[in-house]
This record gives sequence, C-alpha cells and structure tokens, in this order.
Amino acid sequence: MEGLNPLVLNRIEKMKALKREGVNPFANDFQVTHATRDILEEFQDKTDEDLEKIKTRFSLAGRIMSIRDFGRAFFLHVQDRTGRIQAYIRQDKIGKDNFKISKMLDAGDFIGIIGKPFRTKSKELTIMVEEIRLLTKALRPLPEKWHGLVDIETRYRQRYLDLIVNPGVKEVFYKRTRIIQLLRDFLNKRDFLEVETPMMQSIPGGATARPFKTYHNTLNMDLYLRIAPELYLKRLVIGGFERVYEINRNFRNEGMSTQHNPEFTMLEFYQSYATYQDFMNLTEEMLTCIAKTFFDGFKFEYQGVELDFTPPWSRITMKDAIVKYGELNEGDVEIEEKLLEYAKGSGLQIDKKMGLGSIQNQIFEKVVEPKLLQPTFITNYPTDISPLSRRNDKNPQEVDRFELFVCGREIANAFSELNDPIDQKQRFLEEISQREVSDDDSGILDKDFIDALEYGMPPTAGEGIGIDRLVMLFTNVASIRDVILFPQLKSRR
RNA sequence: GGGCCGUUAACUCAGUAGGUAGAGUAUCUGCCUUUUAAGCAGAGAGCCGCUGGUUCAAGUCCAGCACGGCCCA
Repeated sequence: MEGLNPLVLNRIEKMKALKREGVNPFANDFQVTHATRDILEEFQDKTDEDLEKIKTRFSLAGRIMSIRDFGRAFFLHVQDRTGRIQAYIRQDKIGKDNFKISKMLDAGDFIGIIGKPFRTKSKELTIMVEEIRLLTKALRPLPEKWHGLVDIETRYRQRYLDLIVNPGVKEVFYKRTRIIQLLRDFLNKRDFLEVETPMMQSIPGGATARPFKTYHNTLNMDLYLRIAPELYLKRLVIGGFERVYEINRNFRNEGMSTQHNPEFTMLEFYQSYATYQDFMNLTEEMLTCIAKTFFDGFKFEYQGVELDFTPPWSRITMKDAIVKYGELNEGDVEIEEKLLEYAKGSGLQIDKKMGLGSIQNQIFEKVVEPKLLQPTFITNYPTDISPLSRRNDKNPQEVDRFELFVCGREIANAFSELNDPIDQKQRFLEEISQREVSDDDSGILDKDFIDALEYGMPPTAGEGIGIDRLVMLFTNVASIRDVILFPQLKSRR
C-alpha cells in the first residue's frame, strides 16, 4: 500500500538504477576518519591560504539534509551526530561517470565523502569532494526543510524524524544524559554505590499508586511493575551497603498529563548515618552543580519565571507554609473544623475519612504548591501521610521529612527513614486499612520487608528525585513528553 | 471523566457565503560549475481523519467515533 506513494516509488526506481550501475545502495565498507565538528572546529578560523596548504584528506559520513543543484556541480549539506557541513561536488573533480551516479542522490540518503575543506565565496567552510559514495538509500523523503516537522503527534510517534530535522530536540536529550551523568558523578564521588533492584515485584510498595499488573507463566504468579524501588534499596542498606542509589524506571498506572508519563525515571539514594537535614544541604549542592554546569551561575529562566538557585534555599514547615500562603490564622492549621471550612472555601472536596494530616496536605497541594516558585524545602510533614518516614523526636505527629518545590512542582522527596520495625508494621497496617477495596495486591503487607527491618537498619536518610521533571526544569521544557524519547501515546490501530 | 481547539498533497499551511481543491517546500522535466530558503521555465501529485445525517450539491453545516493538543477534575 505504501508503494502507491509516487515519492517512494521514485526513490525505489533510483535505487534500482543505481544497482544497475553497480552501486550497492546499502554499502557497508566506508571508512570514516572525521566528524563534521572536528573539521569545523579545526578550520573554521583558518585563512584561505592556510586551507590551500592542507595536504590530508578527510573522510566523513552522514545524512544529506539538502541539495542545491547547478547542472555540472551541486552543493549539499551533510549531517552527522556532531553537526552539519556543506560539501561541493563538481563533475570535473569526480569524473563524468561518478558524477552521473551522484546526481541520483536525494536528501535523506546517507553518503560518505572524501575531500578537503575550502571556503566558498559566501565564506562557508565546505568540503571540496574528491570521492563520494552512497551508503544508504532513503526510500522516504524527509519532512520539509525550513519548517521542519511541526505536527506534535508525528514528532512523538516518529521521534526519529523529529531528531533528524529538529536540532533543538537532540539538544534536549543530550542535556538529559548530561544531567544524569552529573548526578552519577556527584554520588559516586561521595562513595555511593549504584545498584539495580527489581522492576517486577510481587508486592508493589514504597509509594501510593496504582501499579501495572503482569503475570509470570512458569512461576504461575502475578507480578507488578514497580511503583518505587524504595523497599528494595532499604533492604540493601540493611545488608550493609550504607550508601546506595538507583536511577531507573518506575511505572504508575494513573493519569497522564504534561507532568505525568506512565513510566518515568527516578533517582533514589540512601545514606546511612545521615538525616533529612543533611540531605537538604546535599540536594542544594547537587542541583546547583547542575545549574552551574548549564548556566554558569545560579540563575536561569524556566517558562518565563526567573529562578534563583543561590543557596541556601528557603526552608519552611508545611504548617507555616499553609499559614503564610493560605492566609490562615496561625492556630487554625491544627483545628480540623477550621481547615475543613477553609478547604470548602477553596473548592476542595474533602473525604470525611481523612485525618488532620491529609486535610493539611490537600490544602497545601492546592493553595501553597503553585506559589512555591523559587526552590523551597517544605519540612515537618504530617505522620499520617508519610508511612515510611521517621517520626520527629519532639512531635510524633510529624515526621523528619522534606519535599523540594521549584516552579510549583515537587522535585525531590526525602526523609530520615523509619527504622523501627514495630512502628513500620503498624503504619503499614493503618495504611492498608484506610485503602479502598481494590482488586490488586497493592494493599498487601510486605512482611519480608518488616522481617528485614527487624534485623536492624542503621539510621538512614533517603531521597527520591524525579529525573524527567528535573530535566524539564534545566531544559526549559513545558511537557514531560519533550524529555522522554518515546512518550506513551494511544495506539493508532 | 468534562470543556475548548486541531486533523486538507510527503512536509508546512490556505480554503471566502455550502457550488467538483490551492500555495510554498519536496518530487519530476529542461537550463545553469561558489550556492545556501540558490535561480528561471514547465509538469505531476489529494480517501479534505473515519462513519453517518441534512442538502440538488458538503473540505465547509449537524451527529457520533478515532487520534492529538491545552485546560479542568
């Protein structure tokens, strides 16, 4: 059915014609010596006299992005992983027969060229081609050369096209990788050990979210894609890996938006003998290190908001934040009736079963979060919404926990870990009893984890950072789909 | 789940008041050996997202569906 497209048919005809001329349209014997960037960097600033003295020949390969034909000569731009360079092909340089073949090239084809750089009248550094080879014939045409590929759906479904023609897209994904490298370097330097823990778990734990369910035939058992690695990483801390981290995928079977993809990448790290207070400092260091790398300073813009990452970042308790940003009377944050009244006034629907902590959290999310533009640590979370966090020594209704917000979004979540197995078991049971009846096993107590805690987990702090959102922040991108190479979409059928 | 918007040539987009579909790029044919959004002359190219309805007549109006985007829950 695709064969009906005349553009494709035309290229297939060219391919056949090339074969008749003895050209392999999928050749695999071309040696590359240089990338376009090598040549541009080395010769960009050289004088024409210097260029004429060049004796060596440069061999490079890439995809033809455009062709400008002049009859017995033509220009093209060739693109490789490092950039683009212009090439000039003349009949009198490569010979009549070769020239005839090279005129059958199309934008989109991969070629190898050998030649040396010169500068054209319009001062563009260009390769004077002495030898040109077709390496791969492209049977479909590229999207348009000036507007690029605009259609968002096609950009996501055929990301390869997006990457070929929209240079900014590659940039985002280069940066994404760079950010992850920086995080790894940062943790490795501090003696953290990178590990991998199960993605397929028989009891999905470590967060509250609906899991994806799957089935193992041989073991004859249900399995769940993990919603968090937390409980396994803690087992490793118990096992003596005092500093561990994992950067990997989590899966949550929930709504999708510009902030949510069903699979997303999370950094979780744990450090024994540290506290959530230590981690606030660590987080400042970690993220300013990225900011400095990309913006050589602490200030940068995200979607029109001028951000200032100069430490120290403000630290405020959840209750104080509600009072401050929600304009509540100080005493009212502790009084359930006052809060319910306030919540109603803000258009929040509060479930009657909710405890004080949940109500505070709901109000916080609705009223305070959107106002936290500059990096802000929120501390002293209510215990009843923090089932894995250590209780505060002075006030057991609160836990030793913080979340970091930037531009109204949660960037990090950290706490001193609960290592009292009896308290942990109790809190799991409470959490399970509060949960709606569900058809999955997400409400099952992970007894093995409790057993592990009973062997003793040293005092430890742990933190999770959503990588996708972090990358969005540093690449100034509004949708999570623009920092994930293949975001989830409905199938077209 | 709800609201609004979009879907027309390979790509980017027009399409009046309902009257049998248009441009640029790309492609093809000529001319052209320093162009770069190369240029000049000519040609071909369409399931107007899908299904139904209204109408003498639907890309256009109506309904449903699909996919996508943004906002809300």
